[in-house]
Amino acid sequence: MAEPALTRSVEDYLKAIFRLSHQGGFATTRDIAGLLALAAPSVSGMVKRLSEMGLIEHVPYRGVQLTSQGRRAALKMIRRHRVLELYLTRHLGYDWDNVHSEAERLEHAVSDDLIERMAAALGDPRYDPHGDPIPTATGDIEETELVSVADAEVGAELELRQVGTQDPARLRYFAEQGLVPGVRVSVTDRQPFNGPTTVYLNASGTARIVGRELGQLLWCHLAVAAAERG
Amino acid sequence: MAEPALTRSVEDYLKAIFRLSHQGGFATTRDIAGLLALAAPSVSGMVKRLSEMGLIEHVPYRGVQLTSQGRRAALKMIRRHRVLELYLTRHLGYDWDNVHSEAERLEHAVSDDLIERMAAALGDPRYDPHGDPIPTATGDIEETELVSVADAEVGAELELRQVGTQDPARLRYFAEQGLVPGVRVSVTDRQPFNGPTTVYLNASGTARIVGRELGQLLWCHLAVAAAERG
DNA sequence: TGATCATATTAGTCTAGTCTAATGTCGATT
DNA sequence: AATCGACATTAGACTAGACTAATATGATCA
Repeated sequence: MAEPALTRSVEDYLKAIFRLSHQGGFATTRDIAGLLALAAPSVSGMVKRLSEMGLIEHVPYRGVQLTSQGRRAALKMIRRHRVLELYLTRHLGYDWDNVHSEAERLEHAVSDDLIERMAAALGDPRYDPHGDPIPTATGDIEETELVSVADAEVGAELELRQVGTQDPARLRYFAEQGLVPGVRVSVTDRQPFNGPTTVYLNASGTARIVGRELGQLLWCHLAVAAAERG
Repeated sequence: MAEPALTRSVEDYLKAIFRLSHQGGFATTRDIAGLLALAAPSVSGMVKRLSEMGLIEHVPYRGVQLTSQGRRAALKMIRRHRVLELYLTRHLGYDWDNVHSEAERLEHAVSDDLIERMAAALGDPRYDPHGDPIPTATGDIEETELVSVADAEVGAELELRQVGTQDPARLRYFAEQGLVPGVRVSVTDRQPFNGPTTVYLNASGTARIVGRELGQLLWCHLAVAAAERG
């Protein structure tokens, strides 16, 4: 039961795969590569290693899924990240929009002990500064309900989790627009009378205008509701 | 002035070389290898890279010295380490004998910004929990002239400043004995032929007998020399 | 002076992780 | 059913950093 120490790279891959595998689906090589900003063959290579380690299941040319061991490791990283973000904002004066990169580096270096001390100092919190649920130390995470881009409040921060169509033309279009699972967007505007929604892609710093029909296909996790923002 | 990002390994080598080259001497391949628990040829290889990077000067078969750039980088790591140790003990309930390994990992992952926030939260401290001076953000470090308990004159008044080991067993023992940084002691006796030293703890009014090996780890600031006493 | 021995260095191998270029696979379109 | 294009994989090279085995250096002592 002694979990072997994972490298930083491995931890990052597991987190990415977790984010990309919306309920029972496969995370593809291409999407993992996109999320981690790596070349596709690098991902193929790592996928081989991860599946030999028993952290993922790989179906060639289809994609990968986390095993229970991989999922446990991914949730542990997510707990670390979110506890760190909350600690840094509450105790060290970070803002919710600049904690991410600090936590991203620290999550690979902290011990379980330190994370539990931080969590205790925070009163065993359930949500991070972005409103995302914090997995428990035992690896349980609150299931969050999804909202479509077409219905999300203006001002909300969303993380795209699931695309509700199999139509290749639409899927291709979403991919071209950078609207792929894992991406974080802010809802900046919506035209009245069921009009289009404008979202801002946090990573690329660009905006997209999404009509109602397509917006209803983009199911997102609500990271921060409009009302909660400072 | 944009310092390139250094790898964890490089940072560890620089710290080790700093520790081994007090007062202008050379740090040898063997000693670096010993301190970092690496094989000597690994050190030879890294020495070559470090000197190409301009971080050290290498005199073949003699050893290495830090350049000013290398020294600056080393002091930055030492500042990080000591601020982290102090923060973890003051704010997260760590003991002075178990912070070391946590700080050792974190020091490579924290940003300058985070360290300065921690330092500010601590009131810009000058000493870490072991009594070691913390370099300033600009890279200055207090030069202290220290004497070990094993070598101090009988009759001297000392203030314990640094404990020259990271070994948890020894650190714990010292803590049990009340021999922790900041404590003031008087040297009341020493047995001949490198025998043990007897010190009197001014605060608790008790005596301790310290063998030569451990006494050489207890570095003290000389408060009052024997000759100066009334 | 020269032999000996500790230490340093070179030579060569290994692993993890990255990359580019070349090749396979598979589903969609004709 | 054939083809085309997107995606995945393999092949092969590179880097940092470690290792072991072999060799070089230089200090010490007879």
